Amino acid sequence: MRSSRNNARSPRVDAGEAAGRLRDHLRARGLRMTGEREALVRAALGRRRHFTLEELVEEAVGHDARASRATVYRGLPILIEAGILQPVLVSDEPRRFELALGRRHHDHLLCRACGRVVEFRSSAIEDLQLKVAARHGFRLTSHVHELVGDCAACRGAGRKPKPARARRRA
Amino acid sequence: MRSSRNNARSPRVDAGEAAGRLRDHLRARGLRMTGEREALVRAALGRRRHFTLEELVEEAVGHDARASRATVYRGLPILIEAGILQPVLVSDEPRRFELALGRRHHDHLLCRACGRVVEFRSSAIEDLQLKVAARHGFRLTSHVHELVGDCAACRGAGRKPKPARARRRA
DNA sequence: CTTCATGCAAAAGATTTGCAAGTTC
DNA sequence: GAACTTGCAAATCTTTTGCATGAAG
Repeated sequence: MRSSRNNARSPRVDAGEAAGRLRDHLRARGLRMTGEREALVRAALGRRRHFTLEELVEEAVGHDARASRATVYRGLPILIEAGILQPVLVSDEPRRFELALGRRHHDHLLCRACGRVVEFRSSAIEDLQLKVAARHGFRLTSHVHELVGDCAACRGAGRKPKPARARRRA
Repeated sequence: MRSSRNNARSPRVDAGEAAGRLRDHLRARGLRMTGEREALVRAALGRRRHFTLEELVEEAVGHDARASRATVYRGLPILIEAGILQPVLVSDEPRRFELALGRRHHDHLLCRACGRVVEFRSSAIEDLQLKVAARHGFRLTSHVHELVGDCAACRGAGRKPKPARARRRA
């Protein structure tokens, strides 16, 4: 686990490490490592920050490897379970993912007006989450936590939040 | 089908109060109160706990009033902005909503195995959220917070979490 | 009357799946 | 070889829209 304060950059996880992790995960479940799945891992590593499944498809296709949309759809849950990727909730936007491998856990702050996403960490909140779960008899395995508001820049510029259309994300 | 399952406490917000609130909200924006929108409010009040948009459609259609699916889709964002309903994030399930009017704010705990949803409140977490937002220059307007894990009953019964299919919700 | 709302059905998107054919173990 | 994968296209689901018609203010 890397503890650099300078994140949001590149996680510096090489494809070999990630692929190995996937391989282990697959083997443990009687599944097979394929060129497409490795391509998917490379595509994910080739991306910075958050990306949509569609972007992963393009990346996987355009790069050294290829993987059809269907394969990406089918492989994403696997990469997530393997701990290589993790979903990022970005309210009312197309679903996004980000690299999980080699990164410290964090949650997100989202600006309603400009859509800017800021990562944050709060061990105090993490601790409280565990307590809340325990209080209700739950063993916590994951959580979704996104703070939504207006960033300083947008407030200063008087920018209004985009009118939340019907219902995409919560 | 009239739902009268009497579980837990009920918010006890009468239709008149909710409708009034919607009316004010609409007026302030130059929009109009209609029978369909009132029907939507009644349908929402007729539901307990969480419900999907689809259930709201059925409820609105079957009751004393009617509102087409399109109208429900168009009206939901309005009810949310008016503070009558609020989205409930339930990971990997069809999107849900719940009554917001007359209820204290709360977030949810979700059991991966049985899907049980438990509400929780933590002013300590709420305070920390504000601090985190402030630290990043954000003015917080809302948040999404869901804790996912395994409840005591499921752990005891050795029930396994449902295999998270591809990607529905984060 | 003027503007906004509604229903319907068509349009868009986003995923999921059935299958035949190709691979991995 | 058996079982698992993949690509493609068709099938699903969910949500959004264009329009003509019907109300609200």
